[in-house]
Amino acid sequence: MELASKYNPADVEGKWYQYWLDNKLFSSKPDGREPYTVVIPPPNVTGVLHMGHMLNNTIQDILVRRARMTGKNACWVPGTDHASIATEAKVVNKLAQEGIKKTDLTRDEFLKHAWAWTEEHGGIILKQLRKLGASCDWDRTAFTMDEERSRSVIKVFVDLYNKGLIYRGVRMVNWDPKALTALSDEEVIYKEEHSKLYYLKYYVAPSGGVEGAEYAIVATTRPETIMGDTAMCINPNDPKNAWLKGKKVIVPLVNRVIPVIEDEYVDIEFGTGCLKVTPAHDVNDYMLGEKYNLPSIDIFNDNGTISEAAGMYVGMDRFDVRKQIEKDLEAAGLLEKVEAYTNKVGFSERTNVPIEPKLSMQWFLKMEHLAKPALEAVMNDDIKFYPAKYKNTYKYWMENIKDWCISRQLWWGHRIPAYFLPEGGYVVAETAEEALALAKEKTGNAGLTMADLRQDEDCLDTWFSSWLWPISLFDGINHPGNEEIKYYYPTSDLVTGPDIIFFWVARMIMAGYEYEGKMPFKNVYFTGIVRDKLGRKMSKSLGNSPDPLELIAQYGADGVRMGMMLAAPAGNDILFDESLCEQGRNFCNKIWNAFRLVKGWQVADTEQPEYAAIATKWFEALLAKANDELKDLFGKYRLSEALMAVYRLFWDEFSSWYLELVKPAYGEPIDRQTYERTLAFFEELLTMLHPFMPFITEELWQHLAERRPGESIMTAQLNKHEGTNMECALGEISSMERMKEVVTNIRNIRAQRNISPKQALELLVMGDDDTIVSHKAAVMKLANISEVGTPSEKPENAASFLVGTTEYFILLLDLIDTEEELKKLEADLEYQEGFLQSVLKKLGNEKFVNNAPAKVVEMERKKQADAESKIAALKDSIAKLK
RNA sequence: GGGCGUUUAGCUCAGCUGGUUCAGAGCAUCUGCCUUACAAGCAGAGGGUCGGGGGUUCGAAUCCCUCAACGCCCACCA
Repeated sequence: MELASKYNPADVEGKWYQYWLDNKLFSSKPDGREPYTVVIPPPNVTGVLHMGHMLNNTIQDILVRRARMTGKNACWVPGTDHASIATEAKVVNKLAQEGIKKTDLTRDEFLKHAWAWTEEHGGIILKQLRKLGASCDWDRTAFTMDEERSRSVIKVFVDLYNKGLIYRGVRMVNWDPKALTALSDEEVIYKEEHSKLYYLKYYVAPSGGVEGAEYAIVATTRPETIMGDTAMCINPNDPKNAWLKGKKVIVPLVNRVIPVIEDEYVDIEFGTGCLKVTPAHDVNDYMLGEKYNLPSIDIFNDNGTISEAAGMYVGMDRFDVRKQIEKDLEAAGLLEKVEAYTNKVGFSERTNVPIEPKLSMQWFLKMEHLAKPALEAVMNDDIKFYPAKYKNTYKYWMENIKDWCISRQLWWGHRIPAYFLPEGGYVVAETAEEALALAKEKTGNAGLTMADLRQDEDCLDTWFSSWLWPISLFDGINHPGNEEIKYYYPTSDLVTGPDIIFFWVARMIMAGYEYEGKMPFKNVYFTGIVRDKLGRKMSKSLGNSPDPLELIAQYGADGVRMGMMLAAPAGNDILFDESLCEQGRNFCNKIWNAFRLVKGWQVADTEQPEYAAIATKWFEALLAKANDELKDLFGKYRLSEALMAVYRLFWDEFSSWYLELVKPAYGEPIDRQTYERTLAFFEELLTMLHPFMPFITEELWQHLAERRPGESIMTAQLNKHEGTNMECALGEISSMERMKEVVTNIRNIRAQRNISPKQALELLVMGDDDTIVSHKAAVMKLANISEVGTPSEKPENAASFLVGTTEYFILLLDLIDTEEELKKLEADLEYQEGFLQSVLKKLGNEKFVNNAPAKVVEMERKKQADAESKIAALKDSIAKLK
């Protein structure tokens, strides 16, 4: 077989993915094995793959693939989210481009368009995940609005309603004037804005604002809301405004007379200490309105324009009014001054327009009851967070949880199963038929028909479906206790971003305890945000977000996966740079070429050379150690460190040391024993790498030996090294480390003196380290040493170095530069003497000797002895040279 | 305004309960090599006193205090 000197991912990735699919290797069914379950954080159904998905899904795939290789029945369930508000916005935009207004359509017509859009664009993102190598059980692909999931959502709504946890009422909610819907608190993002603080004159009634009359000044950031003012509020403890007590004032421009009320809520220090109260348009003002029974004037239409109720500026946009009213106030002499001011403004997470606090009728879910077990589970580590710092964030939110506004004035989503009765009131039921039955019962009117009932127009918050995801994917709501839910639930690991800890993670935990009585997952791995190398968030507008598919085309999926993982410690943001993919691609090449080397060898039934025996024994030990390390790192979800460990194992240890050691001379065959050990090592390295780099490892695993059809590295099991004596193994590794040090020193001598690696040298050893004896063959091969001697006296004309306390000499004869050697030795001597001084100082300190543990003192004594013997050796060598 | 986190080589990060696996890794850099597995490579080398200051201790990157910078989350000061 001829192999190119470069690995070409395009040749193998598609082939093996299809092979995995054809052989149903991703598929999982309940069986006797221990389950390992992951549910995908469902991407928006019409979404397109971005770097965040790449990171998130690479991590999931690594965990899932590793689980498969450790004997578990791994099941990764994919799916998409209908993303109510985001998708509806996309459909509305698309229709607008075709000249169709949403308001001109009926609900059914609109939904037809939405479904058509979903069919057309839906699931693209899941196809893209296949390019990445994601080993999802595609047969299980779900959608939050498919039949099973929809039934689950409705069932849960009805259940919570019947439990008295869902209620309907008029409340101050966050209103999105663009999407025309209420939002939950979590969907509002507060941003700092440079705005203005307007100081408005409120004349005391009945003066009417004539020259010389008294007035109060109110500072506000929202002068356009004065049409909704129904009171002015001062702090009763504020002496400077005490004169206003009991008075009435006149709203500027509007000329409405409003009372001055007193409440300690008002901050005396802010502005003038006078607050205008607009109960319909501010959460706090709303509270004041309730408390003092103030009228409420809603001056805004749903889309943020001024309503009839305002009586002026009707139909104008809220921000245009702000500009206009500033001019009008100014002209009327009612504007005292304007100051620059920085405040926080809430924006809609989806449409990015400033939200408007608005009184409206909505559905709410009481959270207190649900939060209690969910908080406990995380605080006592039944559910573990990685990194654990997010426990704090979670705790604070859970302890201050507010009721969840679950209704949205949207069509794309699960319609609220509440049915209004002709004579008022409503019933809640899973189906229209059941609703009718309930209605008849409730009203006592047996003549009611379906046509008499009117279903609530609103649909549910998207998260009201996704919070059931780990349960609904296994149909645990519709068929409690079914075989699948019993086997796969609770799931094992959840991999997601900290930005949806409240939206999704917390709520899934609540739903899990409420509906399964158990946690939904055992571990939560929070990924970081993918940023560019300058630390900026990736965004379309900055154009700094690479297209994942192009990256895959350029570097191969394995290269990209590795690039991402190298930079992705749990919970830290990752600063992504394409050069990381390059590193990944280079690594693929390294693996590829190591394979070319091994596969190119001729095998002969000859005796195993000593150097090869040393190498195989050592590498066996190293694999056992690496296996332990990986287990430990995976247990802590330190995936980038785990990858780095395998990377170095393969590149440095296997390629640079092991293969160089066992490699036969050019044109010579390799002995069978070494060859077979080497293939076994290679295979084991591939299994260790496979979770990170699925494609190249499959390709080479298949080439490494005759495989039967359907066999795959995916289901190969990791070597557990159960029979290994780790103590012996570590001893083996450490003597090899000393051997490497000897070789490196010799190579260094060659490099400094420009001695060709081809020129064989003679090595002399003086000391008691027996490494050189046991590893002689290895040193001779790697450092091109012709002979190893053990002289009784130090040689002349030699370059020397120390490893431990053993001295090594390379005979240089005429190549020696005495001056250079002396310099080197003297520098070494100086260092050793300084080191000895510091050790002696420590040992001379009575407090240290008395207080430090015996082991530590002993260690210092050993250091002293070593340093002394090194110094003696160095002095001796220097004398010889002189 | 609260809370959390970060600050260690040019860059990205490891260093858990204080003491030779404590100053590390990868990348980048420099030097020499196209040595028939790999120049997307090989061999070798240099580089930080651990954000500043103070303290505890025989001993601190590691514990405490303080200051500073940066980041994140939460909060109804208009």
